[in-house]
Amino acid sequence: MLELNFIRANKERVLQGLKTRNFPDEELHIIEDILRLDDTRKDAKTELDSVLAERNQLSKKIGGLFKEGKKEEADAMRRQVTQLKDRAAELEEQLRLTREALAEQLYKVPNVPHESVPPGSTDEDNEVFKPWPEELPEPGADALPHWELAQKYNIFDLDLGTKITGSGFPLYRGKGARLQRALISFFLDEAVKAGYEEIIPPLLVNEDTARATGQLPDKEAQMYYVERDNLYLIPTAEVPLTNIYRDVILEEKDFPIKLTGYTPCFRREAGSYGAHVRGLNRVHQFDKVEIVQFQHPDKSYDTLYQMLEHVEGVLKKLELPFRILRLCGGDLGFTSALTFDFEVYSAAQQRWLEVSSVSNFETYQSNRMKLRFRDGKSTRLAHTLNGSALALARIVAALLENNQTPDGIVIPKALQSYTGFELLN
RNA sequence: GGAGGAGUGGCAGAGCGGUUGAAUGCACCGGUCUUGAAAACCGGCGUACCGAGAGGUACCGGGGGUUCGAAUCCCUCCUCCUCCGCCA
Repeated sequence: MLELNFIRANKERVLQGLKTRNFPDEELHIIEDILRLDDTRKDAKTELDSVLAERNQLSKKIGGLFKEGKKEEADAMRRQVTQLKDRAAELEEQLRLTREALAEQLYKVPNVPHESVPPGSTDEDNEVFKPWPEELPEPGADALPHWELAQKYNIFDLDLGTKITGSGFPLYRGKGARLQRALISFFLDEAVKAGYEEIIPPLLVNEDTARATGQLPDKEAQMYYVERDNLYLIPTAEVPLTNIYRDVILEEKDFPIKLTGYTPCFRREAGSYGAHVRGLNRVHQFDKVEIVQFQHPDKSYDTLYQMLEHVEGVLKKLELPFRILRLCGGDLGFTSALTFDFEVYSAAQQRWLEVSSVSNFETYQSNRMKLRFRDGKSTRLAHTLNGSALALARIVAALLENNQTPDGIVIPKALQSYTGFELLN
């Protein structure tokens, strides 16, 4: 969430940011509401503190009087303190309610978009930041979509997944399973080469963790929930990886911290069904290698562009046609200040498939997480960034479709040492 | 899952219900001394909130309670350790 001091000092910028996001005009008063609640909070806190200070003083005196044996004076003072206690309880309750209301409102305010975020309302307004290559590959006349290729080569099976679990849980087999494992290893190796520390995190997380990265309460419906143990299946490795640094105070010399992790990701994604979610285009369980960085506020945008370059490099090694989009205000994630999406072109479907999303959250996540660093005598919130490098299922879809030949699927050179075969047939 | 023990500052480790935000040691930072270093000595050394400041308030695993007053007493939850059971 946004920092109160930031809102107070940059009210116009925050309002402008909300407009960029197409936040409804009639709800813009939320900013004023928040500042007013904060004033109320401060007043209550000030008064409560003075009441408590008085109580503490009297209590000390009472202690002294008892030692001196002045019991009557002490008793009189005790009655006085009892009154103060009632007042303190009232103020505490008021403070608690104000804080709750404040937090509730604050949760409704999205991050302030970076100045480079283009205006717009839907994904059609996203800016093509970088096309690559200039020319799109022409699909062969008889090009098959990946779900048909899957049947042809017996590499994954959605019906079996449905039998075992339910729709949207693919089962990979044979060379398909091997391809999956190869991609994971390849992505992890690339990230480690780029200086990221490899992490294997837990796949279930508790409530505090889900709240810190903003899955709760914003995206509760997106997560699978294990009620008996009050745990959530992670929708992305971002959740456990980022939470490693929850409630941590770093030193400036610790920056940048670079983590990577492979995990399965679980998403309920209740909603749309149809042709564009066929096959691996959208599933409830998929594999992903995530990269996460924690950085000094002055350097986080350099870091963001480095992360873009990393993802770009990996896609080029896979020889997949892709483009980078700068998300417009309307498409930008709630917690992000600036996001670039990577889309690979799926020749047979003649569609772009999103395979990565790289974002700078600035202090939005770190404020919830209390991730700080020492800045002179005080502390400051660090910046958090993350990106997919990369999400498997759609990469597989594009790879199968783009590389199909009459003899089989051609495996990109960079991947061959991982798959152990050059042709999937 | 059952029985017992424990959770205090970066670490170690004190703490009769009252002047303890918390002894002491180590680590760390600054200084004196030294050609330099070590040693020794002196000083500093948690976080958050309120306050222009002085200063105040809160926090001793989390939450609740008793009390004029709780790190210290009670309840509850969590975590860790030991033993038993089960187990990849």
